[in-house]
Amino acid sequence: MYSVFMSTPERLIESTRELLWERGYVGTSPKAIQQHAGAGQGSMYHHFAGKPDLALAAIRRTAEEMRATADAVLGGDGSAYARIESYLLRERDVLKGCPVGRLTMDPDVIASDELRAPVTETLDWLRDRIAGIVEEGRSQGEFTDALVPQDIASTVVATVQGGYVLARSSGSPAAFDTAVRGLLALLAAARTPPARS
Amino acid sequence: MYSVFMSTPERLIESTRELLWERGYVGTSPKAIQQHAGAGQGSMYHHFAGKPDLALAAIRRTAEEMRATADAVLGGDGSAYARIESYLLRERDVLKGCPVGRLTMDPDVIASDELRAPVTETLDWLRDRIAGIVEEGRSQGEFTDALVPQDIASTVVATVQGGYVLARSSGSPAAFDTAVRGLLALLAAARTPPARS
DNA sequence: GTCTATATCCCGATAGAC
DNA sequence: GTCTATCGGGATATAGAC
Repeated sequence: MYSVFMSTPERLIESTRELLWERGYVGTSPKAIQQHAGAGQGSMYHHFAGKPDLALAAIRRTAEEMRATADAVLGGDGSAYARIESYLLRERDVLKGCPVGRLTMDPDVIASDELRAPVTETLDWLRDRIAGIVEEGRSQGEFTDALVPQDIASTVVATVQGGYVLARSSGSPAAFDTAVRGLLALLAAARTPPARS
Repeated sequence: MYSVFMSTPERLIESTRELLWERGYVGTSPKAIQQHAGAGQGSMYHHFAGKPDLALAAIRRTAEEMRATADAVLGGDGSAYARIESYLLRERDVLKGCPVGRLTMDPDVIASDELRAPVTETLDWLRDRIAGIVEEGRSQGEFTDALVPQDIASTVVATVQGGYVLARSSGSPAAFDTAVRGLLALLAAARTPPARS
């Protein structure tokens, strides 16, 4: 399943990431992880204390990767609107859902402060990052002063997370795109008339 | 757990609804349902073919209830904006998430056409219902013609679904409210200047 | 580090007595 | 309609050999 040059702990973490994404924490068993990683029972428990420990390593890595990806897009060139647009239109595995956001629906993740922490931190970071861009756009006169950066940023993040829900419900990525199109139209309407990019 | 006047099948369905809401399909076992309902093993399998059969009855009822609740709010008085605002601000058990939307993150629900159908139908119905209101607002000159009803309606539904994600991530209903506030500000900006309610 | 064996419990269901 | 018994398998480890 993985390159022979990848160490056993590494294969275990990567396997856990994929299974958490596909089936969630509750739906992922140690046995399934071992089979996916091509590792034995004893091997897994030698490197990790148990399922929660391994899941924590996997979730942390997924969270970090998501922050890096988002930061690269949001830190690009262009107006505030353009950068938010880039983020909203970036390529996504829409039907698989958000590997971080989906964990909020996992009762065992939410019940554990340790497992939930990377999720909270990542979504908070993303919202603040976008809020900063909205604030920039506002001070440049691109957006109306009426917009509250934190509120708009929350709406942007929520639309993406909810877009995944609509896509998975309908079985088509188009539902995600439709929600994003609506948000972009609303954001465009909130731009001040003079300055267009 | 329930009134003695509720029949066993009824208690089983209601218990399943609550457990599906709290723990999802994968995280809900027949045994847990039986204990919650105060019913025995044999009793459950007498009234229902198995876990999927019982879950289907529970999901259908939850979906129907959600449509009725939403329809009551969306069919109220006032401008298009006012009715969408009422929907967005209606009371919710925010930290528990959406009992319908959360099912889209359940791999076994998505894998089953029968179990997924009520979810798809409900979210589609909701989007169309809201799109009709946006269309009304547009033809009344309340909203810019630039708004595409289906797109805006998808954004509204997505913001709500994503709002649940943000709330559960942060452990506070306030995150939901923030996203809604942002959306309402954007919708307000898309209203045509002359007609205000 | 990795393997197999073992343990205890739960899962989802069936069978048949009452 | 409800109960208990039973089933084959999986969940989540621990123990100890190699």
